[in-house]
Amino acid sequence: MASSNNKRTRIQGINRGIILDAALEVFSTYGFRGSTIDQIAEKAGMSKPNLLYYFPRKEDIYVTVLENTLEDWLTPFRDIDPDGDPIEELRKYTVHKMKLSALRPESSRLFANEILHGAPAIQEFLKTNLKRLVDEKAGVIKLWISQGKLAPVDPYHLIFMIWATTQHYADFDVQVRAVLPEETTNGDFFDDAADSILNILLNGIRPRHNV
Amino acid sequence: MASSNNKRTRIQGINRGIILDAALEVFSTYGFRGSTIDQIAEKAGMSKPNLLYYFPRKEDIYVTVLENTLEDWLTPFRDIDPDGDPIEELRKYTVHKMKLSALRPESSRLFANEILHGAPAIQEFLKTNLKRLVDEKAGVIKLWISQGKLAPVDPYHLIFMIWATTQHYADFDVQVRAVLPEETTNGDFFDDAADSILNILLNGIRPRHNV
DNA sequence: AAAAAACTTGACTGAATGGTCAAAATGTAG
DNA sequence: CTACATTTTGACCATTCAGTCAAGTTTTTT
Repeated sequence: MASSNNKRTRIQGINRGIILDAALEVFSTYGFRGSTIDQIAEKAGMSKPNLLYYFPRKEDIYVTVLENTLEDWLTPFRDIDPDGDPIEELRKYTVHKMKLSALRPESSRLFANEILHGAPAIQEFLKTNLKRLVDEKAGVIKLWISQGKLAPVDPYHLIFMIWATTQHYADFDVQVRAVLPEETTNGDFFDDAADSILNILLNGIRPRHNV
Repeated sequence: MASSNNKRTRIQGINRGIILDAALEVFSTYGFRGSTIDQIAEKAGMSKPNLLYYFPRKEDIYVTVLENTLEDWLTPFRDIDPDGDPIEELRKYTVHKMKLSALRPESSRLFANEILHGAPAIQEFLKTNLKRLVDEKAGVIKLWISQGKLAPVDPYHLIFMIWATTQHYADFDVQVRAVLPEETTNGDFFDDAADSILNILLNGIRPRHNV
């Protein structure tokens, strides 16, 4: 389990980490309103007032967990390298995001839930930080297109398509598993999924020399 | 507003419809736990006990609304025609789903929320009805591929990709609008989005005669 | 136009839950 | 080892909210 600390004492560092790990699990499963402080406290192995000693309000826990997840989610996007080979960079990014969906579905779900309900806690972040970053990467994609290294596609919608598809496997996991043939949901299922969608996606954006 | 009725008296038909319309709005915005019966009753313009006269428990309202939405969501999928042109059929389906995302984002969000939280109310439906339907359509796509009318792609993941991408525009609307350049989120925004993703998707699955 | 059936609601109730508080327990610094 | 700061918790409080109930109002039936 990932932990995060940054504050004062030794005990505070430990306990904040424990609380945030527990909170991620609970919030991502039941949503903000659907989760109770008692639930988180129990999962964290401490009393409710003790938990409230570290995070005075339920919302404080939620916002902190959310901020932590946001970083996981953005790092691979930042890593898209303008100087790399376009197809290879987008392949790497997609694979990375699929890995995250497999490894940390809770983060993805927490985030999805927040957006789904209108992003009350992070709307500002979306409009400033995220927008800035997306604009930047859209610019990179546009450049690649103008260099003939990518088919002429809308960069923003391409980005959305990658986000939507990769996160689908974390957020809609229950549905995916309910629908997919039994034998395909084992072991390297996420790798297979990544291959399949890359097969479609990359052929969809490869420069079109024919016709 | 869409209404549904099927029960006894005239008044019951009317009021159940009003309640379900109100409930869809409330549930899709705040989720099941986040919504209160009072909220729904107020939006429906009646007292809480009156509402409970029609639907004895909160869950009854929720399940009914969910069942209704499920149909909207499946109809265009059923309509994919095995005898049509594959590219054209999948184009039509994708456009149809994008239209639904634009017109009835609440339905999409209600559904997304349900799945996100583990589909407590419709897991059985997913494993039986939905699975059956998806298997059938996957079979159609496989046939198309074997006839050389489509590139060899995994039919299940292709379906997921279309679902994920189209629903993204309803479910993640806040994020999409926060990130997209101001001038592109007006008027025929959803049409533009549909064009963009079809541009990528259809080229990704068109039979590959070159190389 | 009665009588019966269907509908509506104000006033409750009980359980769940976010948050407080004061006192006890534990850890830490000198 | 002692004084001080930090951490921990049982008991509590106030609010919210799903659901009840009994008494009234309206609609339908005859």
